Amino acid sequence: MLNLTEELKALSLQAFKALFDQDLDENLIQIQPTRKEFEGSHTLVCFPLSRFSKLNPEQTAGAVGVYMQENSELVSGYNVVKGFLNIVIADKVWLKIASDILNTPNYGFKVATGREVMVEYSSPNTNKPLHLGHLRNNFLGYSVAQILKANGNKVHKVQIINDRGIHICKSMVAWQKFGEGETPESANMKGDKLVGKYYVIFDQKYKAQIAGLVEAGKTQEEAEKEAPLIKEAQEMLLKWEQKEPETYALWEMMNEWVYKGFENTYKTMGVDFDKLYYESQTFSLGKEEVLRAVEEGLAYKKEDGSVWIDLTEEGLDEKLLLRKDGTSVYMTQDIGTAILRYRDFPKIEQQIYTVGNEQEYHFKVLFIILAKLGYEWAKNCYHLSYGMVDLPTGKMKSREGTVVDADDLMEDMFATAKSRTDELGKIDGFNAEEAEELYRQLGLGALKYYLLKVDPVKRMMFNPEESIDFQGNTGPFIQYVHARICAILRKAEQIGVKPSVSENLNSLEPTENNVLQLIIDFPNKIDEAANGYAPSIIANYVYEVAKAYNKFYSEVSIFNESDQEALAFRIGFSKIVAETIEKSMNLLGADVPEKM
RNA sequence: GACCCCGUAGUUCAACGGAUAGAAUUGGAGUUUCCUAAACUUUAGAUGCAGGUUCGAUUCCUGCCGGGGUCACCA
Repeated sequence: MLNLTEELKALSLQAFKALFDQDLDENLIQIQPTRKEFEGSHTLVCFPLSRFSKLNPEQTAGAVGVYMQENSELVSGYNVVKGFLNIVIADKVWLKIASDILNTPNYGFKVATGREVMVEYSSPNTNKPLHLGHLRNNFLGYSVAQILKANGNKVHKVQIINDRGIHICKSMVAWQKFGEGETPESANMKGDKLVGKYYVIFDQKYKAQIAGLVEAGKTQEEAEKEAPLIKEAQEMLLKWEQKEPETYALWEMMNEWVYKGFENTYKTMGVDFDKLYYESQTFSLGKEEVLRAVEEGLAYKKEDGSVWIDLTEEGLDEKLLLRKDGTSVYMTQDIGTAILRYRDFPKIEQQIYTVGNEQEYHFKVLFIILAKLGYEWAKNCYHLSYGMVDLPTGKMKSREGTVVDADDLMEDMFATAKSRTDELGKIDGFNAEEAEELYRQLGLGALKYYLLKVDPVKRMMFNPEESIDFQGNTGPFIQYVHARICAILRKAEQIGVKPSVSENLNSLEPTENNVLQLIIDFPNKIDEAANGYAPSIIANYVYEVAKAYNKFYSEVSIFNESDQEALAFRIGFSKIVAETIEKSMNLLGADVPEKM
């Protein structure tokens, strides 16, 4: 397919050769979109070129403009504003491109390049239900995976489940002591919520014990160490490590509850994984690697038996790799997990970790350690870091109950979608099932779009009352445009108009031209989003497309067109737009309804 | 204390070093005998401060101010 930007770059180089006898470096040629107040679609920036033309930027632009119009069939006109050469592409060229796009089913997506990557996201603790922060994480990771796939990568979606450690034992102890045999069934609760409940109970009772001990004269520190509950949890961890059958069975049962609950939530969220890793299966490998590192002199053992690695040469600190009792820490298991993944998928060229920005230091250290351990691939590991989601009430803290629960939030979104839809009363023909599906698509679309349109590095504010809207720059706005186009396509089919692009058309509407300019940029946007791991680029792009089409829709009446070729073009053109919107929204993990 | 990230309309977000800093929302004024008004048109409103580099700085560099984070034998 014709790549206008590349063609115009080549044409610019050609012009400089012909007019000024200069062989320019291609990197000097800047083609950018024309500002909408000027005529034209592509703009050549001439300021950096004037020293080669020996003319001022304005004269340079004029000379190149004349050359382009005379020597290329692509260019039908130009205008010069200061040092900017605004180029007008011939309508015939636009029509040819539109025709090509209409006939390219996978338009925008690259063919498989053979490159293989792994994307990790979610990776929750098993004793806390998923919350708003996890939603940003999951939507981001899933969307990046989709975008990388569209850009020609083979993608493996994975997560690491934190299924062992003292925190799990806390929930287990609390359940044993205070649970009275409660199960998700008997309590009529999701399993993850039930386990989360006991984690909170543990925390409350533990705090009470500490307070009691402090009252009895202990220091805070002593009290924290000596409280009976924490001792029980520590004993439980030891029993677990020795695989004491009763403890292990309890652990398995409660984990199973959590997994069932999570699975349910992931399903609602519309994300999935190709393979799950469990910390309980990777920490031993991490330990082995650390011991190997000690043997090879990369790490060292202190007198108390703890193992450390010295990263002062890299400008970092010394880092603990194994506790003095030989048990593994967070870093140990991440070392093991990374290595295991490359054993499972030897062909992956990159591992992408979707984890909050508070762990930047951790991943920096992890990648250095892996490199020191001799793993070549470590240099390609990437921490996809993102900022926290803030609430108007302040920070999210699970212990203080200021989290927004993922399940609850999604249910709220669906309810909002329902009431909004009922108000508008446009879905008379829908049965109950179809209506539910629509609410799901709209609610999730709003939520995903809201969380993804922001640049990941930024902290973002989430106001449950005000933030999620269905009007303006939102998911439902974009979904609405798609639904309207679908209505047009249905009507076209009824009256027997086939979408097609004839190059004999006389002219394009300006609003059509604006939309087409955006559509031809779709592959570049995917590339840009993939290179920057940035779904926000796709989100902002699809919004532009939807907005531009809305303008066309309000200005041009499609079915009043008497010329059959022009009518068929508008149908075809609309079809392209609908497809681009659908693909873009799918890259964000959102669906688009055909009616709403 | 050291290091990292972020400061743009009242609010929530945009802007490969490029033109008069875009949207949405809020407020004001309009549009429906015509394809879905969850839409469209119009109006009002912003780059934390001070330097520097550049033809050109929201963007790059330095300092300051403000917000957040990290530097655990927690994960």
